[in-house]
Amino acid sequence: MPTDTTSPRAPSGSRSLEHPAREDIRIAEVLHALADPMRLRIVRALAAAEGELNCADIELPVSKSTCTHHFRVLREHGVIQQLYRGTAKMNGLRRADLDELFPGLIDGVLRGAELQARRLGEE
Amino acid sequence: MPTDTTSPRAPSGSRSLEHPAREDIRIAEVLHALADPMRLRIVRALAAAEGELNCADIELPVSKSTCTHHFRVLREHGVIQQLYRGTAKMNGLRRADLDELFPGLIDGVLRGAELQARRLGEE
DNA sequence: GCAGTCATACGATAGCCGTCGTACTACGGT
DNA sequence: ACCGTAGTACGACGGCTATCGTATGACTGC
Repeated sequence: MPTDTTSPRAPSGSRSLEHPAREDIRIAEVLHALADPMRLRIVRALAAAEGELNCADIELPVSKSTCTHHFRVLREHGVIQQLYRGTAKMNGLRRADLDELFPGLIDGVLRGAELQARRLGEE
Repeated sequence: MPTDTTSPRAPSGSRSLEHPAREDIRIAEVLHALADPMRLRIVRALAAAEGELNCADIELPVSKSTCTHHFRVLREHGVIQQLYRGTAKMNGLRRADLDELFPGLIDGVLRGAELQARRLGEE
C-alpha cells in the first residue's frame, strides 16, 4: 500500500465519518444544504478560511447540538468534509469535488451571499 | 400620477399576483426554492424556453394542486414571475433580477443541473 | 487515573413542506 | 347564456427539520 492520498486513514483514535462519494452528490441536496442561513454562514466561513476550521471556530447563535446537526447535514450532502484530529474535528469545503460536479455553483453562491451581506450590512 | 412603469396594472380581469421586489429577494430563499427536484425541473424548463410558458406546458408527475404550489413557491421567493393572460398564466424566470443580485448563481445552478442530468441520464 | 474539553447521541417538540382530493373561481368561445 | 378549460383555495396528512436539553463518548493534559 504505497502513498494513498484518498484513503480516509485513521490518525489514531479514528471515529470515522461517512462521506458520500463524489458521484453520489446531487445538486438538489447541495442546494438544500445551502438553503439554511446557519449553514450558509458555516460554508462562507469555511470558504474564507481556506484551510480547516474547528467546529467551535465559527460563532453561531445556536446550541452546540444544533451546530453538530448542521455540520452533519453539510457533510452528508457532500458539501464539506470532516475528520477528527485529536479532540477537535476539522472541517473543510469539498471545493474540488463540487467544482468538478457543478462548476461555478459554489462560486456563485458564495459571491451572491457576500453581495447580499454587503447590501444588507452597510446602509 | 404620470406614466408608472412599475405599477402592476390590471390588463382586464386582473387577478393580481404578488411578487417580491428585487431588493427583497434573499439568497437563502432562492436556494430553498431551487432545492426541490420538481421546482428545479420547472426552472430548467423555463430557462430553456427563454420566453414564457404556460403552467401546463411543463409536464410534471404531480397533481395540479401540487403544481400550483410549486409555482407559487418559486414566485414568492423571487425566482419566477407570473402574469395572467386570459385563462392561462404565463411564467418566466426573473433572470435580470437574479443575475444582478447574485451574478453567476442561476447560471451555475442551471449548468450543474444539466451536467448532472447528462451524467445520470446516459450510461 | 481524573478532570476538562469538544463533540455526538438521543429524545422531545414545534413548525414547515410536499402531496393529494375536492370544491370553487375566472375567463373564453360558441 | 352556457359549458369547458385553466388555475386557486382549503383542508388534511405524513414526513421532514430546526431547535433544544441532557446524558454520553473520545481525547488531552495534569
